[in-house]
Amino acid sequence: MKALETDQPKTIIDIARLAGVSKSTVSRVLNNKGYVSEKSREKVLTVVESTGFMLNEAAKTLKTQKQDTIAVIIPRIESQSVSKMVQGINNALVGTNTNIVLGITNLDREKELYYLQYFSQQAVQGIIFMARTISKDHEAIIHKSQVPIIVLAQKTTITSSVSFDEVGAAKQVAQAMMNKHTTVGYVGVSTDDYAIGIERLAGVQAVAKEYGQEVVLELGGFKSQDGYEATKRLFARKPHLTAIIAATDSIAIGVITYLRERNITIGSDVAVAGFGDSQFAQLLQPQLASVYYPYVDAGEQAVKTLLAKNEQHHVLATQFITRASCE
Amino acid sequence: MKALETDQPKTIIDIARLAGVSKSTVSRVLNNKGYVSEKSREKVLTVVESTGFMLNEAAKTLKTQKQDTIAVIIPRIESQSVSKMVQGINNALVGTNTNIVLGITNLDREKELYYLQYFSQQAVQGIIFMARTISKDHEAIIHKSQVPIIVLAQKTTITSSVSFDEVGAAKQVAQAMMNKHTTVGYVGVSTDDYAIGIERLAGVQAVAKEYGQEVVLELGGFKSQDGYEATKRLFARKPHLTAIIAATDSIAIGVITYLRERNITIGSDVAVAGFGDSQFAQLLQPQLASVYYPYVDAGEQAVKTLLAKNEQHHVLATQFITRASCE
DNA sequence: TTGTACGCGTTATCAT
DNA sequence: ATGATAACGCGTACAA
Repeated sequence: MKALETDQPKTIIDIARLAGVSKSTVSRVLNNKGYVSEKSREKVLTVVESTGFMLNEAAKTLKTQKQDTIAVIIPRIESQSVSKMVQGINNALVGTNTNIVLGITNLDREKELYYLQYFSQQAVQGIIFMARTISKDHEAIIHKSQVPIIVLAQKTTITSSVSFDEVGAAKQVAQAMMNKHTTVGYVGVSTDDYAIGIERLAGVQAVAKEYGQEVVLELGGFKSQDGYEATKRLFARKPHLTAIIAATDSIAIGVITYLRERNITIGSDVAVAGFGDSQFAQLLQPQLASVYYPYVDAGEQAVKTLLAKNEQHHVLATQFITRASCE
Repeated sequence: MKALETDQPKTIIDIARLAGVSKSTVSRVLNNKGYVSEKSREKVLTVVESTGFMLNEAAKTLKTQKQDTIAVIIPRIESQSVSKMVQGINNALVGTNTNIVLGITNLDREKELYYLQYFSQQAVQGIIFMARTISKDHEAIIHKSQVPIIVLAQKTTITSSVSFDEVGAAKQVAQAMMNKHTTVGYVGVSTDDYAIGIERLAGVQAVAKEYGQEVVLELGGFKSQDGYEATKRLFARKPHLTAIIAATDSIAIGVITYLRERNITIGSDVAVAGFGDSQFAQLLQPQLASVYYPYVDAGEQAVKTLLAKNEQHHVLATQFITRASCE
C-alpha cells in the first residue's frame, strides 16, 4: 500500500501528479490557454480547489517577464489626497488581480529616484509616480524605462500624466477673493513642489495682475504649524489684510488657528480659503471655502491611462466651493 | 573592431561580460556573499553603477524562495486610522529594502480570504492582516500558512497580534461621561467588526453596570450619516439624553450634525465623545473629546512582532482626551 | 488533446 | 578567488 500524498502541494507538478495529468495540462487549465478536455480540466480543478493551490508568482513572472503589479510611488500615505488617489487606483483595479506595491519616499528625492529605477526594471505592469518636481535625473530614468510610467498630480511632457488644473483652481479662488477684497494674502509652499508651490501661486498672481492688486506673499511648509507662522508674518507686514488664501486646507487650519487666537472673526473680518476640500472643511465653523479636487477620479484615470500605453495627458477640472469662511 | 555592447544590460550575465568576470562573481559582489578580490569587486561595481543595473527580483525570489516584501491586507486606504497604521509599517521598514504590497478588500470577506491565501503562498516576508472578524475560514488559512501572519487592530489567539485596549478605552470614556450624566446614549456599529462593534460596547456597558445605569443603544454603520440617523433614533426613544458616546469620531460627526440641527448645544446640553482622536477632533467647535489610539506605533510594532517570528500579543494602551464637547 | 523539454535570471554547490 | 553547472516553478513551442 503506497503512502498517500498528504503534504501541501507546492508546485504545479504536485497538482499534475494528484490529478493524473502532466504539468502542461495543469498550466493550461490554470491559465485558460490552449486546448484541454473537459475531463482533464475537471480533474485538475478538483485537485486545485481541494488543496487551495495557487501558482507561484515569482516563477510566472520570471518566465513571462510580466507581472500583474502596479507600482505606486508616493511621498507618504497618511495624507487625505494621497490616500484618496490610491483608493482610486485600487478602484480601477478591482477584478483584475493586479496588485499594488507601494514605494513611500517620505519626501526623499533619492528614494524617488531609487524606486523609479527599481520598479522600472522589475517588469511591473506600470508605475504611477506622484511627483513633486521632475528633475533631469528623474527624466533620465523615465526615458530609459521599459515599463510605462505615468506622473500623477503633476504636469509633465516627458511621459503620460494625470494632473489637476492648478492654475485654474487658484484663479477661481483668487477671483472670488479679489472681487470683494483689495488686500489679499497668500500662504504658499516652497517651489520644491511644482504643482502646489508654483502653479497655484501663479494662478493667484495672474488674477491679482488682472485686478491691479499685489498679493502679500509668505511661503512655508505643508503643515498647519507652517500656516500659523506664515500668517503671523503676513500680519506683521500688512496688518489690514482682509483675505487670506492658503495653498492647502492643512495650511488653512494654521491660518484659522492664528486668526482665532487674535480674535479676528473668520469670514467677516478676514476671509479664508484653501485647496483640496478636505473632509474637515465642512466641519469647521465657519465652514472653510475650498477647491474640490477629484482625487479618486484622478487615481482611476491614472490606471486607465497607464494601461492605454500611448502617451496621454489629462488635466482634471477642479471646483471652487464657496462657504462661510469667505462669507 | 568588435561592436560594443550598447544595449541596456538586462541580466547578471551582461554585467559579467562587461566586467570580464563570470556571473557567479557578479552575484557574489551584489550580495556581499563569498570571497571576491578587491579587483573583481571594483570592476563589477563600476559596470553596475554606470549601467544602473539591478537584480531581477522574480529570479531571485524563485531561487531563494524568499521575497523582501510584506503584504498588508486592509479594508480600505482612505481612512485616517488605516493610513496611519500603514505609515507606521513603512516607518519600521525604512532602510530594509522591504516593499509593501497592498491587498485592499473593500470590506469584502471573500477578498480577505483570497488575499490571505494568495500571499501566504507567495513567500512574502510576512502578512499584516487588518481584520474585522476572524472566522473559522480565516483561521484555517492562517493555520496552514507557511509565512508569518500578524493580526493588526484586532485581538486573536490564533496568531500574533497587535491590538488596542478597546475595552479600556471605552471604559475611560464611559467613566468620564457617567460621572456627570445619568442618561447616556451609545452609537455603535454592527458586530461584523469585533474590536469596534463588540469590545467598545462591552467597555461602555461594564461601566454602566458599575454605575447602575442603562445605556441607550443604537447600532449603525461607520459613516457620519449613520451616526446622524442613529442619533435621531436615540432621541426618539429618550428625549432627555444628556450624553452620547460615538463608537468612532466619524460617527461623532453625525451625532454633532444632528445636535446642531436641533439647536442642542454640544457640551452644555449634551456631551459628546468619540474614539480615534482624528485630526478634525481638535478643529471642531467645541473641540471633540476622543480617545487617542497610537496607530502609527501599532503599525511599527506589527512589523517588529511579525519579524520576531515567535507568537506575541501586544495590546497597546489608549488615552482618553477630554475636551470641550464633554464640558 | 496531451506530454516532453527547454529556458526565464538568479543563487549555491562544487571543482579548479 | 573564481567559474561551470544545477536547480527554483512555470509557460510554451514542438512532438506525438
